[in-house]
Amino acid sequence: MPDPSPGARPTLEAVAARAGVSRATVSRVVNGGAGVRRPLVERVRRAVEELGYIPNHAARTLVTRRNGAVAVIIAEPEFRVFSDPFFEQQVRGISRELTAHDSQLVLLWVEGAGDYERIARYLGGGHVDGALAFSVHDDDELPSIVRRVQVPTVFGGRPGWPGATGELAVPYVDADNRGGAREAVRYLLAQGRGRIAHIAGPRDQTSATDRLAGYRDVLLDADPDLVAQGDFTEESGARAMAELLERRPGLDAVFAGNDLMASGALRVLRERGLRVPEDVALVGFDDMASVAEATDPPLTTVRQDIEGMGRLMVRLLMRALHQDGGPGAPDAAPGSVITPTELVRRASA
Amino acid sequence: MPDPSPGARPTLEAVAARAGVSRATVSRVVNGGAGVRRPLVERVRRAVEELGYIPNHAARTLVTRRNGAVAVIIAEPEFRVFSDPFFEQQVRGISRELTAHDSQLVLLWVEGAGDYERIARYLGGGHVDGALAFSVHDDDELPSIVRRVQVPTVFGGRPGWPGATGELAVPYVDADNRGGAREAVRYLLAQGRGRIAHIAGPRDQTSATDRLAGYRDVLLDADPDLVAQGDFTEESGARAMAELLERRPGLDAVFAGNDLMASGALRVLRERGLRVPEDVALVGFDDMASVAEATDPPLTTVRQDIEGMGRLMVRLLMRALHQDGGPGAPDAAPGSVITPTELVRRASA
DNA sequence: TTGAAAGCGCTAACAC
DNA sequence: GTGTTAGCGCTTTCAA
Repeated sequence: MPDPSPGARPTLEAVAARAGVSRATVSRVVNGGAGVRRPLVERVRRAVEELGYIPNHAARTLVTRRNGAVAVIIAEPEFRVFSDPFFEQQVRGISRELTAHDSQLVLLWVEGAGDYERIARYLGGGHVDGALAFSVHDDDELPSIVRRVQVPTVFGGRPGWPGATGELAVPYVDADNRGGAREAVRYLLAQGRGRIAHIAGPRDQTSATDRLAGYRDVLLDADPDLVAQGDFTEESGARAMAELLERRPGLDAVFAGNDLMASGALRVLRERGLRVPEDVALVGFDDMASVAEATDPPLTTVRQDIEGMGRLMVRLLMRALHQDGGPGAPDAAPGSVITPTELVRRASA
Repeated sequence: MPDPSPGARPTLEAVAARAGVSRATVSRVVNGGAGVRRPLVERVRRAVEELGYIPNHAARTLVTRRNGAVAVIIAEPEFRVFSDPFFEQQVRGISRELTAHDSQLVLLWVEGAGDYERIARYLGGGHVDGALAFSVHDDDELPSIVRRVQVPTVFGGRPGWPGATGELAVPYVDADNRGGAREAVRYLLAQGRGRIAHIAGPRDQTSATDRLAGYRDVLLDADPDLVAQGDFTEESGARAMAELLERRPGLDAVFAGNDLMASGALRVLRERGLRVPEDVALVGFDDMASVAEATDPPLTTVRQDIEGMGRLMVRLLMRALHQDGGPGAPDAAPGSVITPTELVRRASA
């Protein structure tokens, strides 16, 4: 039998013909070779090799209903996407873990409100086995979309939208923001600091509000004037610090909502001639190497394992996918997980 | 007829039943509705709506052999990926243009040498209609992979591997690095500068070697000691500048291979008390806003339309895909394109 | 203009 | 163990 029209890719059929076996046998070999006798396996392998056979993805997906691909959804206005080191680390973790599970990362980039329809079609069309999304702002429409198209999804960060703990509950991975904040404040207390201020992040991001809550957990009757509002940028940290100093010149410690704001605060502190940590102790959050280790003095901060959180998101999703159709509750949501934080002592407090 | 097991997604069949038409008609409507009478179209549309029907991607791909997805391949060691603003802009352009063509961006992240096998399988498996890759170093194995699995691919940046103009030629999109460099040097000449130095980028990246070539085109008998080697980082620009000053203290202009190196050079120039542009005129390349506009003085530089290059890569690929199977030569490679550059005058020269 | 029917390439029962 | 066969959900001739 002559080769089928050259240029056309060989199919299972062609391999079977060449190896002198049935399609089923080739399929078995291609999928691991369990239950096929050695010599046959080798014969088939050789045919695959010679023909340069590569399984057709669409055909396989059509019957298995699995894709070997997972979407990572990025909402552009929220993220400085590429430039945000936090995000880069998380995606790196996701990418690595996905590779370990033999799955492909499909990046979906949402650029505007109109893109959500496209995303919904894509997710619903069965291109991917599941999705990974990030919960940034409270009014995101992603949760309702993934619910509508019924694609298993794990969120990064604790969702803050209304009903996130009830009807619209979704599995997520988040750091122990509240616990980490408590540890930071307690540490400052233990250093003998009595007037501890806080620079809070955006009010509509749970990572920020949880840290504020942790601060308040420890300082039950904290002076409201010791809390200033920032937005996670360096600039906002500087502004907040100036405000704080104006309102409470006697403060002796600052717990900033993240390292970037801590770095801005540090700048202002030094401009005013205040020594860190002698006059004012300073603690950040994140332990972003490019920031926390670069300041002078380097920051004492609360570390979270960002890459690990990315990997965890994937594991959670995979668990949900694999149990699917299994004996347990078929649509049991994968539980959320909170990863521990760790106080890293450097020179600023 | 009762709904089929709830939870199962509706198929074309279900929509057809509901609308009281054949599958073929539903298919036509879903794909634009050409050749179907109005009332029927509406009836089908309604059924689609009511059932929440979303076409199954795998089934469709199996017959059409088209995917609506394009891979963007990123080789990790080469790129500082996420942190590189150049890259971010290019991917943004790609993403936008892909959306306009109703195609999905699938990001393939190559982390190590072992990943190439996985990439080859993915590309060959028909997950995507084509690929976009970046030509960074001369010894990349990507070109041979895309050739082996026969997936239409457009490169970003002129490939420099051996045979890139012959056997292994691939379509690419690149800026007119050589022409831009010539313009920069001529401009410096026109300003009355007589001893113009160059800080070159990595020897194994064509963007760097092309710029060096442009410099030499204009300064045919340039003093070899007026060329210093850098690697596109700011730090290397500073080092190269120091070297240059050591060797040729009398230089009166510098054309740096990119803005980052120009910025490093500027720092050294100022440390040595040299005024820019009075004592030494300085020109960069790229017009990276975050760099060129932030220096003091702001950089005169050669601008390239990075986002536009990304969009162009997509258009080239789409052209190749659409002509495929058409009347013309079936596997005519899409031609490469060189995009123009433009000298942007600021204060440094 | 609409419908019937034949696959696309593969996996998974089910026979042998 | 290995082969036979019936689809997976869709598009696309080809008839009507």
